[in-house]
Amino acid sequence: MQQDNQQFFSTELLDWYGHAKRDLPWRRHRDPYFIWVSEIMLQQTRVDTVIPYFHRFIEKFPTIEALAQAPEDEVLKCWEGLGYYSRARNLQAAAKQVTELHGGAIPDDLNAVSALKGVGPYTRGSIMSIAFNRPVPAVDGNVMRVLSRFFLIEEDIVKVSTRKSMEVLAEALIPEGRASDFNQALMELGALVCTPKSPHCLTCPVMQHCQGRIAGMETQLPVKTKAKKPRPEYRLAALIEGSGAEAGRVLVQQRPQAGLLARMWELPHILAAAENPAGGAGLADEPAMDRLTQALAAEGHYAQPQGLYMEAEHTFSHIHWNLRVYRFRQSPELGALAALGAVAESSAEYELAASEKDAPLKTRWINQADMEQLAFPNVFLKILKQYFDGGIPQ
DNA sequence: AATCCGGGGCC
DNA sequence: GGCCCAGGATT
Repeated sequence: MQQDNQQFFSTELLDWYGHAKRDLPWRRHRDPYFIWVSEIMLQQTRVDTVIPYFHRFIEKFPTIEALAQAPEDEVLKCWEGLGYYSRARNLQAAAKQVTELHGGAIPDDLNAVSALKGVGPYTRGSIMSIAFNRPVPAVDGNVMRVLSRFFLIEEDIVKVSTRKSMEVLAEALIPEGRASDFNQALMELGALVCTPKSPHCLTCPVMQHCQGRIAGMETQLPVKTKAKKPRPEYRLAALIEGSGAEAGRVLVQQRPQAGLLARMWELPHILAAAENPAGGAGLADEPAMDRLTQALAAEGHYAQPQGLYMEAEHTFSHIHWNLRVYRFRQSPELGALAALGAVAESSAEYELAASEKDAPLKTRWINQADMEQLAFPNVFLKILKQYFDGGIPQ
């Protein structure tokens, strides 16, 4: 029974994939390096988003060796806007592993591939199967959705135990010698037909024996506990315009080695309030600029506030930033006064956001051309582009 | 097992 | 403008 169902599923799916598969850049070659890069980019990210990044990345780093030898800044810049930046750093670290341990070629070996930085159970399976046609399951969110529905599995896909049992099932489904096409077919079905909200059952190649559809439960599967909402944070950022030798430039800083947006560049900012709008959204401009001025001075940046420039928001998986950006003018005079002790030392009650753990951050005065060399999270990139385009924020 | 890591698309 | 989607590392 179940055996027949599995046989049907695998055969029909493979047949469907033969004519329905999309023409994707990384499917045009058999180069394991291309497969690997695409699979890392595709983690938590849609195909349409990845395609332009993939082209740029391969053009800039055509081989594993080129990637291994590149300056990390350039790798990060190439990843700018794609998110989850540890993927980029791990990818380059793994390229060095491959260069040093495997002579520059991705090994056709499950354990060796597993040992690469940034490669977990899913990516290990996708590389082994797609690049080397080895019968290793590659279970991602798409695959869990498809299997949940077809086999009417009501286990919570958020649980690790569920993913593991899905891997056992997915491995059993791989037809002899067809691991590469079959695993891709499974994911392709999830992406094109067995979609999250309104699956296209009428055009599905396996709908006749889909247990979820037969039970009328296709839209209730997979069972998945909801993620928590991101916690709000209210932040005050400084857009400091240089004067004198720094005229035409603005001050940016580089974030610490680890943690949120590691080693990305940003405008200096402070946490005004977590969770509490009274200290954030409800804070008037004057006290906000005051706090910011003091926090900047504590880091040796002397500037005078000019007023509110714009507001911005940025959502991470677990934090929602409400950002108010104030315009400042660099003031060497204030710095000179501070050196004479004429300006009170800041109590440093409000530290610059990213300097909470590490040594003083690297800072730079940049113009528009510099901006295009450094990697910024989208929210700061938008603010800077707006500024350098000379635009008045909306 | 729970938390930390971005960003974009859909309604 | 809220809601949904989707792997690996770390602890």
